[in-house]
Amino acid sequence: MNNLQVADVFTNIADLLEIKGENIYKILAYRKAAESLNSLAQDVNEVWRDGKLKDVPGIGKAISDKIDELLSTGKLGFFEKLKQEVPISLVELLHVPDVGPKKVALFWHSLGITDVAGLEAAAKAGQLRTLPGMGEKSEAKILNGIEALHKRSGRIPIGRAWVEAQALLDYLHGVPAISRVELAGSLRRMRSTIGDLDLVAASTDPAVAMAAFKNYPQVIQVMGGGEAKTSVELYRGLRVQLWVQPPERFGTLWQYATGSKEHNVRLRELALDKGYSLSEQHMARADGSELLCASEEEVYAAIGLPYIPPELREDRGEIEAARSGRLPNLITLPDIQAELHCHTTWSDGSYSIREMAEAAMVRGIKVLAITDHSHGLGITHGLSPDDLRQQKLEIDQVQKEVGDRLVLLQGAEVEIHTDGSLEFSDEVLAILDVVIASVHTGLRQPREQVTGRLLNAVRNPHVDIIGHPLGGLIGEREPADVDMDALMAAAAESGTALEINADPSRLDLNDIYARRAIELGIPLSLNRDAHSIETLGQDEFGVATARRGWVEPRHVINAWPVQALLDWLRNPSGRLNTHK
DNA sequence: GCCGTTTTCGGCCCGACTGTTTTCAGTCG
Repeated sequence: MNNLQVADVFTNIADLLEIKGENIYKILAYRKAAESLNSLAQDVNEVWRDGKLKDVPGIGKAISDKIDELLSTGKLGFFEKLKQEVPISLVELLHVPDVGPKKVALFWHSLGITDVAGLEAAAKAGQLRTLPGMGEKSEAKILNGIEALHKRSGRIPIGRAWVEAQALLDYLHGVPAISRVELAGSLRRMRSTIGDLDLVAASTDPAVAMAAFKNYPQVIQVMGGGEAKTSVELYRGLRVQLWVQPPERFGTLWQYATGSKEHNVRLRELALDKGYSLSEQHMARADGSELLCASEEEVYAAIGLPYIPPELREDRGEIEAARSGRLPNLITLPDIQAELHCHTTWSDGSYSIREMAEAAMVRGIKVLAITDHSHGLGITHGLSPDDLRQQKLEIDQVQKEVGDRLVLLQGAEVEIHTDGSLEFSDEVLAILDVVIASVHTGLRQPREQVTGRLLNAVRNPHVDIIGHPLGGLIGEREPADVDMDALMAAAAESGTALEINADPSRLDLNDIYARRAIELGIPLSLNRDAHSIETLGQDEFGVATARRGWVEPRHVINAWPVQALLDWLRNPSGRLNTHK
């Protein structure tokens, strides 16, 4: 079982216990453990073998014993017994909006409902309205929720959410009653996928602000709304929430709506220690007096903490780091001065080398590596060794034209074949300035096989960077089943860089693995993998992913001074301990 | 069930909104 599968067992346990009516703090403990496993970069099997399970936050004696049983026998008696008591199919009912554990238990006990189809039938038959605490409106709401559940395809990739959010922000910027409006929620924290959009606004006239929000042309349904909070559904099924407070309370509001929930819970605990009750409105003292915060900085300062960047707010150690003055010096977009992975018309790109070079200079890029595909990848009309020699002439010509305004490098994105061999021989690789080795096919191979291919590439001294190491496409294609502990150990040994591919449909490595990589001293390379001049240098989502992984400029070769980067590329043997 | 620069036992965040309620429970974030 992998980390996510073990985490799912505990999430299921928490759901079943909640339907059963167990103590809420026990349930929260299971959820916390599941969350910890989801964000654990190391393979849980390895942590288990090392006897370090209890070092994982939220895992104590009882849960550690359960993981032990799960991993040694593949089953968990406690879970099996629980499923005998509470049907596991009830868990899917929790996904229906406005249906929580209490209602699931009610439907189950009084009507024998155990799945969504049963709930839908009962609602259509008018049976739900007869239950205590239920009425016609609740029944209609549940039918509506089931429909939404069927329609919604879960979380959407950050790239799409970003576009939707910007359009809505533009609209709200034009509302006179709103003096300020900002992104919040998981989009502001820059998670790779987004469930709902969350926005916050400052206004002294919340009723007017909310009315304008509901009048946004894309709104197809108003889910609910007061003067502090309103939620709507846009026409593609995306749900958006807007919170409003007066400007002098904007800081507490923005902090609250940005989350994460786990981060906020920790923050409120710390606030209590300082004698404050923290909410979206204010920090309240015991005597009833209020401290108002117009900015987030004031919120953190009142708790005695430095400002914590949104990307870190996941309760993954940022509170402790802030308390001890050890927050990372996170990488920013302007730090990225080199693009080491892009494509031109020599393979599947849309623009010539000259056009890409010009676009790079416009964007302030100082080093550009042309890395077209090797010919092994049939669909992209990749380059043969002969093509590479021809391409080199063109690169030299363009370099001559641009002079010292831009350093052009010749590289290649070399295919790692399904048998683990590289498309080009070592002799060919040796003439290239930059070698990115990537897997594009055979992503569904068994773990050992696909890992072995990547290890081969990492151990080849000519390979500088492993491109999009896991090969997943967010929301479309699952990543390959790579043994990341083994890959990272090998990369740490050879000093080979792992890529954070900044294409918003990839974001691979993800935040969790990026953080693990820097802990192990592995250099990272952050690249847009641009196929056009429009996307060249658009690294913001990749930078955000890196920031979520606690990455600093010193960890990313693209952020190093030009000469340091060129030295690193030319000298593979001197790559150990590159985090200067 | 987890956790501890006040604690190894007794805590474990806070409020808005809705619908069903004459004062509150459930859900959500």
